[in-house]
Amino acid sequence: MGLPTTVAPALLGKLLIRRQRGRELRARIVETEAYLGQNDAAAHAAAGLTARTAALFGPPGRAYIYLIYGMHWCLNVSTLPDGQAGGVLFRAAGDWSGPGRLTRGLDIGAGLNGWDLTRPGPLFLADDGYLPASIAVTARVGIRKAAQLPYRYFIEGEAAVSRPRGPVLSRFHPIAPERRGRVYSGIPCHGH
DNA sequence: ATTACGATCATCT
DNA sequence: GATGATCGTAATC
Repeated sequence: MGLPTTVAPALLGKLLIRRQRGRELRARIVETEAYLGQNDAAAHAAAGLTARTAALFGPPGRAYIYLIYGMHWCLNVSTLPDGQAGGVLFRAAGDWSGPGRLTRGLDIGAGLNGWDLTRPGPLFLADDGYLPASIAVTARVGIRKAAQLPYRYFIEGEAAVSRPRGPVLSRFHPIAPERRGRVYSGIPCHGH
């Protein structure tokens, strides 16, 4: 668990695994966005606790899934302790560019809202040790409020990163866990 | 290359 | 009744 702005880049390179009757799909996360609670007008949680956003205010590591524009499901994971709102939007993974195509490809809908993504099940996160070479930071896309905040992260060179990409505001190179010391900033992922 | 628009509906005011 | 954390297509530069 941790701040959305810390967890969002930490999730890049991790796997989203979807298990359903007899098949397993896995997609490497290549693009994420951070959404805070208060002080972030673009966040659904900014308006306070409602029935829709309850998962964002719940325990960390839970799926927050909502319908946008009447046709696309968007997948997020809550990252802050119970009672505090904050999440990370999965914008692209595997070959699926864009949050709507991602959920369509993995057959994710409202039925998985609130699901614990940190333990193996129908939908969960996993870490196979992959380390992105270079992560770029840009402004978030598709929003009107607080659109200038540098809360979008993607793995450079990945074709599935959604458009428009916008100017890269900064970039960094992740450090391997064994060289990072004891500080771990991501939410728990199932190891391999 | 960039900009505009319509589809479609759960949620909230 | 208005509003989207989108996407594909079409029009225009």
